[in-house]
Amino acid sequence: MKTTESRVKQNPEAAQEGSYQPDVVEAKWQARWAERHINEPDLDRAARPFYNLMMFPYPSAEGLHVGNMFAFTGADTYGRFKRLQGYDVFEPIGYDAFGIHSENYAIAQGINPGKLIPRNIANFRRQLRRIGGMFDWRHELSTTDPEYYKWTQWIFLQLFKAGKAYKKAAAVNWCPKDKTVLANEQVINGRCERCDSIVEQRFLEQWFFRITDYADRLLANLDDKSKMDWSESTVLAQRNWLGRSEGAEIHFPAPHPERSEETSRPSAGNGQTIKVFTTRPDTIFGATFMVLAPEHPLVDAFTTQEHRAEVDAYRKMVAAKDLVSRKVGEREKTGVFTGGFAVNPATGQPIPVWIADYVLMEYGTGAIMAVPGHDERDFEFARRYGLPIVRVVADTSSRPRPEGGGGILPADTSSRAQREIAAQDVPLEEAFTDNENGILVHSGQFDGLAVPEAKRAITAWLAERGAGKAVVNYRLHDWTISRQRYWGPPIPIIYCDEHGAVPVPEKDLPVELPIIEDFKPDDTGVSPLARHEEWYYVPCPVCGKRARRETDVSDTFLDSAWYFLRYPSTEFDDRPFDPARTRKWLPVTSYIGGNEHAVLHLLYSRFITMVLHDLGQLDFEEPFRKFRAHGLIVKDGAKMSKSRGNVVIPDEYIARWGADTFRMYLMFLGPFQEGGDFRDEGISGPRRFLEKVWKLVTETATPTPDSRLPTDSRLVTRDSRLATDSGLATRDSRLTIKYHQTVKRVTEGMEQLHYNTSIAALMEFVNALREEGSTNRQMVEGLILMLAPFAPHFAEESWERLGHDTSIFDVRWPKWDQSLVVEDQVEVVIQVSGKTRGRVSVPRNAEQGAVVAAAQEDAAVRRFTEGKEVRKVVYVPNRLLNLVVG
RNA sequence: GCGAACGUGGCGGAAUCGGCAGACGCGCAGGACUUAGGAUCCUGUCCCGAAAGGGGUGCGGGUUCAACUCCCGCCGUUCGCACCA
Repeated sequence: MKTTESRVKQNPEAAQEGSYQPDVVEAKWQARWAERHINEPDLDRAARPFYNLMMFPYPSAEGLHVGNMFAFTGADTYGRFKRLQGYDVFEPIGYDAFGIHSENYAIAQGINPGKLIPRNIANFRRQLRRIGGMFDWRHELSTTDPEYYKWTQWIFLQLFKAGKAYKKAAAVNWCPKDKTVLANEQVINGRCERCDSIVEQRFLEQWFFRITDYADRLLANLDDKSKMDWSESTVLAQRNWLGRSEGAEIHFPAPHPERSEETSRPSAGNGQTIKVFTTRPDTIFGATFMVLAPEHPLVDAFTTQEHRAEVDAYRKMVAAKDLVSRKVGEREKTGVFTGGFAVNPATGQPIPVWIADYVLMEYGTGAIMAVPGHDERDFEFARRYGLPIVRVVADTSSRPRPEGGGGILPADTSSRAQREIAAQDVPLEEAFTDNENGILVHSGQFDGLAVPEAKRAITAWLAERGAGKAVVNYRLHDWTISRQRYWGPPIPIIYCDEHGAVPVPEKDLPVELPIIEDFKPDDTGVSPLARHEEWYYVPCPVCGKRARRETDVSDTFLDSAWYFLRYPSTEFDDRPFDPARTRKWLPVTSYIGGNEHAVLHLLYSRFITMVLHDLGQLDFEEPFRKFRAHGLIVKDGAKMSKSRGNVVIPDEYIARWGADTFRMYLMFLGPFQEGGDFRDEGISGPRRFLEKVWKLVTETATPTPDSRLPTDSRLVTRDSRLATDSGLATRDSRLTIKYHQTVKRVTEGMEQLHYNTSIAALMEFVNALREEGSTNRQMVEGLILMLAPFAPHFAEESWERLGHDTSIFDVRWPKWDQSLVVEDQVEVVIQVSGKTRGRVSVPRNAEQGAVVAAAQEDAAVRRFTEGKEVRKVVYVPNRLLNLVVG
């Protein structure tokens, strides 16, 4: 073999008989896996299907980075472990290749992304093979393939037909210099990431999915362990994102014109009613003004003639701010008075209506009742503009002020509420926002009620009078899927002057994205696709007259919200997912991915799955039975970044150390779910370990007079009786116990993704074998099996050298015998008054008396107990004895 | 600001139904083999101390026979969310 020769010449060491040459071994087994279809389960007939999914990568020009390698190796290790446990593991891979990153890179290169992506994918594929992933390459997919996005468009149509897709105007980030729409991630501190100009907002018609219709189910399922076994932190992130809050919608009508004090002027409001959402209906008596979001549709109705100019100027100013800086930028609250009033339904008093940008159109109703006494933001605003601040909740969490001073009420007040007022009815220095401890004051008939009761009572009272109702509000809002961009699947809609928005007939899918040269966005705010008339103008599917295509493409998150449904069915071109295949393989058995996708990607995938379930397309509503987030890799204690120059290029390490060593190092450097610190020096550890095992295998494969070969090793391992084989159980008890302990520790570590401790256990076992000079075949074979998920090529080669002719992945994972995990003699720690003074070796489960007697034999122990009375004895069998002396 | 996770040798990290702190690995030190060693093997390696012993898991308290682990209060790091009414 040519590679072997050149390798030998370069490296004299390799010429030594039987030395470990990772590159040769790895190339051999990668070729053999492909030839023998080792990683391709029978998707139709698999007896124990296990769908092992990992988040597919975005194929960047730089190639897979260490973080990807870490994630994929961890997921692959789990899949290989499950395979060894006898599951039919399906481990597919694909590419999330649409989106702004690819598009921007293509713009920078001046080459259409459609031409660049295949190159990147080819590079990714090479890297994924090189690292030794157990991928089923028959089912590889790319979201940019028309055969794939045809079905992405199909999903859009299903939602459209089900009334779950709709169009409305919404704000987008707009760079006035580049004259283009920017994605949120392209806006840095309110500025365009490329030209640094201040970003503005523009309103464009966009497509939305009604994910809010599913908010309650998306939330409820999070608690359903039968459907979802997810890491707690991910569940929490989803829960926070959904942001359920209970409260009330309350109506504040414009004052009746006849009753308006100054009838000469038209009363602003025009009979309109402002609806607000609040979680604190109990504080309504303290609502002294109202605030509308500047974009609120009722602003014009409430604005009077003399405030018109000021209001318009303010709204213009806000529109010029981009979405990001409005939220995170200067927090100073500004606003203007509209001149209009609305009636507080509790007090019957008209209160002024303001507009301010601290009220957001996208949350609640886009309008609030401002209660400055009990909300920090309203308090700040009221202070700034001199609006009245009223206390309507008295603080009962702390004692009243000792002097009881400052009260303005008569001294003969008797109720508790009034006593509280007497103590506290002084100007508030800050908002009192305690949600639980407090009783109502200055609130008419509700005075004296505790806050939680008052919430219910006031909501009910308002509802009775038609002025409000209890509602549940979610922070989640509908999913904007429109992107005014080129590199994505065109949204399959045609606009006809007569028939409006018409869905593209399913038989006409895909609506192919044309390969065009000028794909840069322009100042129209419309996708570049609009410039291509031959594509843009199409006959209306209903009447055949000239109509126009939708030019927005869909969000990349839509591509990735269903890819796991496609994998098992990639060979079917007449359906997105085959029912039988889907029934067999889904929901996904195990999903591993990054925390950065803990919210959006997972939520959108759940949503799409739920909609398809409701449409009768799927018989499950949660797509991922088990989800675990992996950790982050840092380099020498710092986050990797180009600017720091500490980015690890995996290819270099793999070339130098081999894929198996690199895999083992990644899995060893920290708990998989927490990540770890990548240090170059550390890699030599796993490499030295593999070298040691290599020697052990070589010695075992070449029997010396000392090593005992079982009559038929294959029979023993294949029927998985390895662990309890009599030869193994009786011979060399110290090692046998160590072996069973190792199997237990490794197996349990694998299941919990504590790969670092599993590897440590394997290292300990190898050290023990070497200390004993043992080449016990069954133990060595068990060791190689347990090593296989981490170092698959190495394990295959070792397995072959041990005389086997099948793939090691068709053998079963070793089992441990619980009776052989525990030793007959145990060491018990002897403490005197809690301090360790000695240890004794006693039979397992020894009686307390026997241990005490043994302890008294110990000179060090005696020195501390001599002449003292033992007041108390604490005995933990097999662990510890504590003699407490007086 | 809110939420979550975390804080252990020179370094990565073990050990949390409370029970020998520092497994395993890196690094370092000494030794063996060697023409040589950035290979390999052996020994040692939390701190103070010659030893006996003492101290030690971010800091300060508490519960307990016993605390890295539980409780209270701080400090710090990281990651999410960020005017959510």
